[in-house]
Amino acid sequence: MATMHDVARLARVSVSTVSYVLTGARPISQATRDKVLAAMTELGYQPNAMARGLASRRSRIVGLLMPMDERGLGATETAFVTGAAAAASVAGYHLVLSPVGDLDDLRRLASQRMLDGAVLMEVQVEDERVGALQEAGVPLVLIGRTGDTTGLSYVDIDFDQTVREAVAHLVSLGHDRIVYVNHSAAAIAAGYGPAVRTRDAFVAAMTGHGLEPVMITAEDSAAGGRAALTAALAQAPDLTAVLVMNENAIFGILGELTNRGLAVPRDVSVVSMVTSPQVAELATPALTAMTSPGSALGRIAVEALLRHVTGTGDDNHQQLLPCALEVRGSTCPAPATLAVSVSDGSDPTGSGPPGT
Amino acid sequence: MATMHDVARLARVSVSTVSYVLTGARPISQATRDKVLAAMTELGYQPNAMARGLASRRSRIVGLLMPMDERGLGATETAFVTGAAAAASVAGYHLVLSPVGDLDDLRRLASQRMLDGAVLMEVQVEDERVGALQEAGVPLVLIGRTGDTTGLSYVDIDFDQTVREAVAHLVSLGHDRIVYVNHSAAAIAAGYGPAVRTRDAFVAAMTGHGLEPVMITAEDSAAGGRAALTAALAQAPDLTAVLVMNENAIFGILGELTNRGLAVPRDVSVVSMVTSPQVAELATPALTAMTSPGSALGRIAVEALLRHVTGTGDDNHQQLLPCALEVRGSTCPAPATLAVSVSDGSDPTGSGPPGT
DNA sequence: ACGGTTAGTCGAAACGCTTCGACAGCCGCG
DNA sequence: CGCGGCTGTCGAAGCGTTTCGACTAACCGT
Repeated sequence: MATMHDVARLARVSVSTVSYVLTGARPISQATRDKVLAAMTELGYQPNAMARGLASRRSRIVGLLMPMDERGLGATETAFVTGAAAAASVAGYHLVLSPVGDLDDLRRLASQRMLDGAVLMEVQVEDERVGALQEAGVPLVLIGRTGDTTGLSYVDIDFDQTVREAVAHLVSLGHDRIVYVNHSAAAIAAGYGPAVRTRDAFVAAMTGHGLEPVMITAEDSAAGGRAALTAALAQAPDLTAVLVMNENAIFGILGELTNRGLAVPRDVSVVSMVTSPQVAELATPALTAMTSPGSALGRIAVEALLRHVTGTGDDNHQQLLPCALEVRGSTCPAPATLAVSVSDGSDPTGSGPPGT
Repeated sequence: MATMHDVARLARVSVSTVSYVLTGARPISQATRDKVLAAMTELGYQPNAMARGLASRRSRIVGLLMPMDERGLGATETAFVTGAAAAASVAGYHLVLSPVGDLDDLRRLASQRMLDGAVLMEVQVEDERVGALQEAGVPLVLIGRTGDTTGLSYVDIDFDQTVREAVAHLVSLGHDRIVYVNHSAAAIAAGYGPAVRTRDAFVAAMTGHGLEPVMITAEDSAAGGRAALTAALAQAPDLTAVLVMNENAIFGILGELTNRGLAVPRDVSVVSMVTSPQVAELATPALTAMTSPGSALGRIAVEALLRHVTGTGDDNHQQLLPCALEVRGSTCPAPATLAVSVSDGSDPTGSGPPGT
């Protein structure tokens, strides 16, 4: 392993000059710079990260704390990660992912000055990790929000806007009995941000359209989805559309619809919220969904963090990103109500009163 | 931040003594050790990882290279990760996860001496990462196997044993027309280990039972699964059981079965291979599956790696772990063939022509 | 012609730890 | 009694960078 010393000797300059070429901390003449760079490539020089970190008190490593429960990472979360990693890489930083549960491990990394900063994913309303890292003096950016966000930097999905757009899409298709399937009641009670915020946004959006908001909670599982659909049909037998915010329950919902002989989208339209295209395409028909900003979230979070770490710019970045509506096969105009007689049997979608 | 110096001063010993207490590299009397430890806790001392790494030429960090394609991490892969992280933590090492695609990033980490070793997941038969890391002189353990494993350490699933057991389960239920749905033809052609090994194992197992092996390839998607089932029925219209090795295709297969009015498990039994319980439970009915050894794989890989890194033990660890059969709702005795008249109408599975 | 900048370079002092060689004291052995 | 070999401790020399102060030479406006 070649060291800076070797490079300096070969280029006939001092060690500090080599360092300045690398860091740009002081001006270096073009001639010298070229000599040094040539020497570096000739020796295949790679700076030693440890030495650099020791001297500069900067590890050039930022941590990404992931949830990693037994369920694994969905495509949506994965997009955060890849976005974040790309952003870090561009800035010459490393992104290390720390599976959570390892709060201790993380605290160790942090208090040993191994981490210049951290991005937290899947933040809870009361999140012990936030406090732990702040204590350790580690700059922090959240993906998601805690209850009290004062003094905290975060990037999050704009649930309000997302729900509003999803509802508007269904309403514009003529749906007026729309049921919202949220996360579990327990999650809402615990104050899980996405669940609470979408609930409120749904109520607001529906009443804004003069419609009655019906929300059902569902456990995060296929069984939960089936139960939720059953409950939904009990509560609103004439529903024509379902809005779902639960990637784990959605397949149960679709299955139960089929079981009951209800076709998607002919009889019931389905919109999945905060969903990655990959998941949306898994279903038959492919799901109309609010596509999460995925990698952009990760990227923005890391960029904000690095600005924070390097002292460049605001250390209080708070930003919301909307999801984009992507219409696929699971939504169509609302079926004609029973009162309307169907006159045109050749309607290709099998829906809507006359014409197309 | 307290340093070793501070600890040494407070304990009235030399810096090196403090270091020896920490590393155990030399004997220290109990009295001195106690003094030092007391001083450490009093100051809340935490060793500086960078300095330690620089001096000892050991970062105490091992990397776990994950696939992280757009599809995300399944529960199965997640188990590897958590197992690996736990094992590293126990040994006082940090595990950093590096999303792949970032081969460069990894190479940088490695050649900057930031990594003491690495575990590679989802190894391909020809894997450029193996060469890159070996060049950088980074100790390596694979999860999976390359084509030529000489001189390489790895841990992998025992596909042979797994397939044999799955087939045996179906045969014991009376199935004799069993179709195996593998990964895509492209994956097999590329020599993707699990696909190739299971194919060979399937052929061996079936012929061992005196049955004809029928294998179908499927793209890794729901659509691929549907297509595969169609192909399977074309090739073996009388099939009574399907063995699937493709977590992405299995939902398509199940959907297509339902489409065709074939009930699981009454008409067709389904066994999913190398599947985590979480995924198996997603389906209706829950899938009988060969449960992957999950976290054990990760743990064993890291333990082998650390032995390698610290010079303790064999630097050539090669081990195979079997999957465990877990019977759930997707398998049952084979339906009676048409030629055989059913004499007992009380068949509890509800299968067979008369009754029910 | 002169102080004041600025660009470009150097040497040396950190950074916080590990590890090597040295040494003092003590043991048991012949 | 003298010697080799332990045990326990110390001081100092690194580990490979960054960064600070200092210095030279050129260049500016006056």
